[in-house]
Amino acid sequence: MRVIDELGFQPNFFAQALQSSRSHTIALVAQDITNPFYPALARGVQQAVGSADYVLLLFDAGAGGQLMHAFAAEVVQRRVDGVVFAVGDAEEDLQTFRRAGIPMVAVGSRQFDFDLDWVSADDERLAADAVRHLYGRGHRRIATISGPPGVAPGSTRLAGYRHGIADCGLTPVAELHAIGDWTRDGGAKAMATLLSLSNAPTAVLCANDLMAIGAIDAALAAGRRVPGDVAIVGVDDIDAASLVRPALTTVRIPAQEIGRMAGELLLRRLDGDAGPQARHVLIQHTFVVRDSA
Amino acid sequence: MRVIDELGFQPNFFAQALQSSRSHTIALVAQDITNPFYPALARGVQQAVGSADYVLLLFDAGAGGQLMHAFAAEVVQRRVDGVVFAVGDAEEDLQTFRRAGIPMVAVGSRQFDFDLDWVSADDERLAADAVRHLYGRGHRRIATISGPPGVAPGSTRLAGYRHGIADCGLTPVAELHAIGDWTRDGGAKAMATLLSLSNAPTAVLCANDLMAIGAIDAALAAGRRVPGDVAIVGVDDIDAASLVRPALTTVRIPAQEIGRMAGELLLRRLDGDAGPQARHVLIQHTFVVRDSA
DNA sequence: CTGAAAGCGCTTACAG
DNA sequence: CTGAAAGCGCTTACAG
Repeated sequence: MRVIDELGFQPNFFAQALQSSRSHTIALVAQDITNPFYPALARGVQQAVGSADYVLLLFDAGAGGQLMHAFAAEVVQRRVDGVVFAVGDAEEDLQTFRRAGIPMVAVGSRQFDFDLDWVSADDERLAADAVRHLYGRGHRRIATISGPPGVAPGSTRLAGYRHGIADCGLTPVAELHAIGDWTRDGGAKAMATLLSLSNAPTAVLCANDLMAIGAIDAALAAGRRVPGDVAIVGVDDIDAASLVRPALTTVRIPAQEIGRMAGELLLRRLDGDAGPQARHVLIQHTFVVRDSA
Repeated sequence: MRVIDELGFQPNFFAQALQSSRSHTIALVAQDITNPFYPALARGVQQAVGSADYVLLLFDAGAGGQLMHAFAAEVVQRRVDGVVFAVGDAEEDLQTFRRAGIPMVAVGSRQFDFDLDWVSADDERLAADAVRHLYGRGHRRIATISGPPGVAPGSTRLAGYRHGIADCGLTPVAELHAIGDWTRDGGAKAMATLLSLSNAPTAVLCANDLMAIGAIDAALAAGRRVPGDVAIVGVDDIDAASLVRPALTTVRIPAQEIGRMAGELLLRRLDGDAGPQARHVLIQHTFVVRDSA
């Protein structure tokens, strides 16, 4: 032991990995690392798996092109111990991991033809909660600006909006649903449509913060006060939400917690005490009341 | 070959690594992955080293506590092929890598007692450029809100501001230098001081965007128009810069390019065609003209 | 309880 | 040019 200390001996990591077929390495495959959701997710995963001495191999699929396929092959080839998969539209690559028998946990609500652990925000409930908040503030004409039809998590949030409307005893009005494209401009355009209605809404739930910021732009440009004439709520709580004027009221998606939970589920699979059944965990959001609603 | 295909044989990664003592893995040690600079940096590094089949092991030092020391040990123990080190105040850990003989490249301007490849924004020049831009727009009383004294990169930007003032043939005025703390609030307070001068500045260069946004707050709160009464320039080009009103004119720090260059320098070291001397690379910024100046 | 051997799956150098 | 052997540095199972 003294000699180990004196010579600074360290066991050869590769030899250990070869012998045990374990590298204490987790691949984190992220949709787009420049979207602030993913760094927060990464931190959460690192916190969870780091305590058990696992380290993260980062794959940023957003860097472009057909990287995702190459990544899937690389992940398999490197024989990582597990994968946290946070790419929305790559079911095919999920199958690659599955065939290779690599333990994995998916992030984001999705449907599979096979059972798989996954962790997600409670997209349906958070939208319903936002509607109830607006109702509680006295609003009765509550509109929504959704994402493109049929794509998660926008579709799930739209369903939640509808549940919220029903829960509050309001009658659904088709024209109070405008469609955006997740961008600031798209939100502004959708808002312009809503404001041009003969009976314009007094509150708007936007499916993300960027569209909500665009909606504020459009409302102010149309001479409406926010929240005096129209209240506006977003979803995400990006940095800019607290920087725009009026500061955006929004639903915070706890990316770091989602990451932590994904890491914990994966650890349990790796330790073998997970059970054969997949687990689906919904992480609760928090409502952040600022000035826009 | 046919059999390889049929059985889906893949060489064992650990055995290859053991044999060659090469794992085609680069450690990226980042100060704080939730600061948007670092994800962009990570993408750049991935782009550079990915083309040579290297993969990134991510260490997010910002996750808290005394993680940095544990990370340094982990990086050494895992025998990564190289390190991109993007933590500002951890010279001690740099020494750890150096002693272990791991090739590395540092990000951010710094001083060492030993030679080391590093890549950084040209902090001095970008501040001087901003001053010249303001001078070109007719401003003659140009103030600056700096970071805390003596800390990079704030000190470097302050030096650049002073050079810019001299280059334009203006006389330096001590009271036109206010000190902030990199936050929005700190920027607002510093701005309030500047505006209370008997001879207030007509333009202010803030050492980062957050302080610039705070400066806009303070200017508007004091009843000044931006840029009509005071022009304001930031540094960084964070997302919020284009979202605030008036949209912030700023100097964009190209984090992704810095990452790409760091990756390329590291690859050259790994390939052995780097030469014994360290190289220092300054990456050029771009000036983003929006509405605030 | 201690110590030598076998084997993890490659790659490289050497013999046939 | 092809094929068997040695060795990378561990860990595990076995013999003494």
